[in-house]
Formats: sequence, structure tokens, C-alpha cells
Amino acid sequence: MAETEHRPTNFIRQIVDKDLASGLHQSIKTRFPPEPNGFLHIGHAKSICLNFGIAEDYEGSCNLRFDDTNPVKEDISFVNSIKQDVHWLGFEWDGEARYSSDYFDQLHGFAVELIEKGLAYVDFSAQDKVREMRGTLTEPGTNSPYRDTDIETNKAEFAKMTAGEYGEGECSLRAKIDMASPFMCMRDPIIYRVKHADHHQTGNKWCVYPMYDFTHCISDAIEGITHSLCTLEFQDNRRLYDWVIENISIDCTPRQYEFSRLNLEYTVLSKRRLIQLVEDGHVSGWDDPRMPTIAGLRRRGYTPGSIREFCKRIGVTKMDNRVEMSMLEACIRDDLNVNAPRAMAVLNPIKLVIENYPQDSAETLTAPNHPNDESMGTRTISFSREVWIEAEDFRESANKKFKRLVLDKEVRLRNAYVVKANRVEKDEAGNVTTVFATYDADTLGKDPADGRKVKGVIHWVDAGSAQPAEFRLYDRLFNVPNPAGEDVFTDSINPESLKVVNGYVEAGLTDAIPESGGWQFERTGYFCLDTDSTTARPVFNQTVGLRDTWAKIGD
RNA sequence: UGGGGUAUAGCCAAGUUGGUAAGGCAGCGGGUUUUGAUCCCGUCAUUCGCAGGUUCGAGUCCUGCUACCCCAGCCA
Repeated sequence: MAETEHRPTNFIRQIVDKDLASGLHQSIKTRFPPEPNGFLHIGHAKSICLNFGIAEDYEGSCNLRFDDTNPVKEDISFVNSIKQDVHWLGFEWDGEARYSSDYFDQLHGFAVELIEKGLAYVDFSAQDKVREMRGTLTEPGTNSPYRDTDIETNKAEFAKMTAGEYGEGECSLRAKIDMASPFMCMRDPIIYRVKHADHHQTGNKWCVYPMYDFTHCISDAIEGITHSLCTLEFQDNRRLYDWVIENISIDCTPRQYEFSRLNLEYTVLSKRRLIQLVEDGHVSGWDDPRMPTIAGLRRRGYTPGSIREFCKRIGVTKMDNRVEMSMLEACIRDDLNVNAPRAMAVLNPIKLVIENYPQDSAETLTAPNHPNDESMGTRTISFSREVWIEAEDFRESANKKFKRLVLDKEVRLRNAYVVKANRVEKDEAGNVTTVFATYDADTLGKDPADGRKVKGVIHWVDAGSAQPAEFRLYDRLFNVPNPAGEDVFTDSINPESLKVVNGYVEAGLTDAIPESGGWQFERTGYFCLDTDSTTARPVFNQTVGLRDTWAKIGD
């Protein structure tokens, strides 16, 4: 798509510029480090675009590293979906995907080094005791009775821990830092815990697993990461990040910089809540088109380019934010407006019978695939005596603001003739089911010769050849801008976030899927084929509607 | 006075030796239009969380407030 050409500028890129200019670094190395415990979402896309974007623009490289230090929460299926999503977004990681678990041996060695330096100890205090001794935000903690265990004993105990001689929760390895630190994470943080669990990468090799704070910085150093970018909640952790790097024998000092995570209105972007939506069946799965996941957006019809553009437009700062949905929608509209071929589809059909059109005959009309781009060519559409039109495009009477079909008035059938409504037929409930009309045969591709003006244009599909289809229309998943701020976030789920309607599309529409991934159904919106589609019955997802000033005015 | 952060329009966000508030989204007004779309034109912060101070001049410097976010998992 037509992404904004200029490179983004943000405080992190300014740091990179400075580090390159000063000679601190000759080249830049970043990494995207997801934990494989769920699907990627639009918030991850921000981090992906930042990390891979910097690597690209500065001719450095970016690793994909699975931060897999907690085997009980992680699964191989997630590593596969994450790889797929990063690729789909258009990025290529450097070499093979890495895993924190690749470094378990080295990590263990560094833990032993810390013990040998008197900077780590095995603590047998019960978990609640550890918490108690940690103190509070305003009171310092107290030292564990195991804090001064001698080095040899600690080495032996850690070896026993590692050998599986202790149960989960019985003991842990703690860094000896400062129980009175104003940074809670510096109050002798646990760096290794016992978990008798199989790991998706290392199997049953280990029963002790390193904690995030100990693992991440070392993994960065091992991979030669120059700029380790993470979100704001890790700002305090940076002190521990730096402490570990300074106290082990490794000659690389990656630096951590924090930016604010993305918040999007009317949805949730926390893994915990996304998991709940899936597990409690509020959505059909991780790739439900209403989900803010990459998989959901993809199925909804969002393009990789539109998501990259979105990440560019929202920028990178340290400010708390909640971005409006309209920002995301503008990005996909900008993309599809240029790239999606046009077509016609009628979602809530009523029949239009053109009484003065010859019975049992049809003609083939030519329609441009894009009104502003001749290079997209033309297609043929069938026209005959009976066509489907949108129920909401007809009224028996209306004021002049209604630019559609009205009894005794004329309207243009898009790419076809001008017709005039003469009478209607209704069902028992009083709904119009058929409109009888006459057409002006001399208006194909031109205005009426007598100079009368026909203001309105409506879309249609030929009833004789139309392909029946299902359309899924989506609205915001939640009724409030910040569902995470509610007591029970699922209470604010929008019960009308999905509407299924039946209708018709032009014959042969789905014979070829456009490069853009979808179509613009003129006057309606952008749609793509859903994975539930069959040849016999196509199912379309509305990616986003057209901008609609008429809807705002109402009538 | 625990500590760490952030405050520029409805939303996102530039603004970096102090020199007189970019851009995008949304909105509003108008033009073009066989999509109430697109496109085009115009409009949208005497003011940068608040209050003082320094200065010829402050969003940028100083002082004092205020608001909001994060930290007390053997999660990441």
C-alpha cells in the first residue's frame, strides 16, 4: 500500500542515531521476544514494527526470540502461530528463531558464577515468608535467614535443586542485592525456581527454570543485542537488568529502553483477557474477526501493510495512550481504497422488476474495476429484467435528502440504466418485497438526453445470475472505550458485535481473489472471503465500512 | 517526600544550543463525482497539566504544586 514514505522519528531512534554517531555501536541489533503463551495482537505489532523497523532502516538485524522460561504456560502451537504472524506482517528475523531455553546451560553457569561471587543464595523460606520479608512499597524488607549461607553450601544446594532433589516451592535461588532497595525488584529477587515440568523445547532436561529478569538481559547479551526495547512496566526492572549484566562475566552490555504499550479503544490487549475471551467462548477463537489479534485482523481482511502503516502513524513514546479505532480503520481504508477492486453486492435484497425490459433476455454490461484507476481494468456484469437492490435503497416516499429510489422518482443503477419506480408489492407484514419500475434505455453510460438530472445512484446485482452469499458485519467487541477498566470486563461485551445477513454478489466474483485480499462492494464497504466459505456458499467478512457521512446526518 | 515514569487540540504525535505551536486521525464548511466513497480546497491550540520565577523572548531553563500510570508473582 501507499505507506507514508518518510521514516518515523521517535526517541528510541534518536538514541540509536546518537549511539551510531558516537561510535558506541557500529551496527544495530534488536530482538522481538514474545513468550509463546498466546497469539500475537496489534500491540505486539507495534513492538514488531519498532524492532524490525529499526533493524531494517539502520541496516542492522533483528532476532526473533521466544522467551520461554515458564514451561507450564507455554506451548509449541503458540511458537508456530507467532512465527507465521511475524512473517505475514512482512518481517524476516535474523537466522533461526532463538529461544531463551537455548541458553539454559549458560544461564545456569552464570547463576553458579553469582553464587561463587557470594551474590546469590538458595533460600528455603516458604513462599509467603519470602513475600512477608520483602517488605512493602513504603517499608524496607528484611533479610532472609538463608542470606548468609556460605558459598560452598549454596553451590551444593543449588546443585541439589538442579538435580531435582527439592520439590516445587521448597526453595529458590535468590540474587543477593538489597532488601531495603526502593526498587522492589532489587530486594533479593528470585532468579531460579524449581518446576518439575516438561518444557516444549528442552523436554525433561531441567527441573529448575530461570526467571525473566535473570534470563532476558543475559539472552540479550549472548545475542549481542544493542538496544533491548520493551514496554514501560519494565522500567524498574532495568535496574536488575543492569545489575545482572554487571555482575556476570559477559562482555556485552545491551541497553534496555522502554516505550508505552498500545491501548486501543473498545477492545482489550492483554493476553490474560484475550485468553479468557477465547476460553469462555465469547468469540469463536483466536482468529475471530472481532479479535485484535493478528490472526483475527488477517481473517477480518486487514492487510499487513495497513497494520504497518498504523504502527507508523501511532508513533512510539512513553506516554500512556488509548488510540481511537478510527485510526486503525483509516489505515485499512487507505490501503483498500487504492488496491481493492470494486464489485457490487446486495446484502438485504428486495427485487426490482423492470417491466419495460424484455422478458427472457439479458445483456452484458461492462464495469470498471476501479473508478479512479484504469489499469485495474474492467469486468462484465449481467443485466436483465429482474435485479436485486438493497432494501434500504428504496422508500415509497422521502424528502429530497434521500438520494435513492423513491416511488415515481428516478435513480441510476450503478454501471447501468436510469430507472423509475412505479409501484410496489408487499408481504403480509407490510414490507416492500418487490418494486416495479421502468427503465430509460437511452441512459447506459450517459445522462438522459433531455437534460433531466438524476442525482442518486444505487447498486444492484442481476437476479438471474447472482451468487447467493452470507455476509458477516462486525461492530466493536465492547461497548465501552476501556473494557479493562470495568469490574468485569466481559460484562461490557457488545452483544451485537456480529450480524449475519444474506444477500447476493455478482456472478463469478470469487473465481479469483484479488491481490489486495478483498473487494470494495460499492456503497457498502470492504469485504474479504472468510475461511468458512465454500464454493457453493461464499461467506464474506466486512473488513470495514465505507466512510459514511449520510449515516451521521441521519434523516 | 517509598521508588520509577508521563503530562502539547476529541485521539495519536512533532517540537533536542530558549526565538514566537509540524503532521496524521476524527470533526466542520465548500467543490468534483454514475460509490452519500475517493479526490480537492478551506477550517480546526494567542497556547503547551497548574502556579510562580529567570529572560527582550519559555512548550523548551528554575522553583513549587497537581493529575494519571507502573512496582510488594517461585508470571513475563
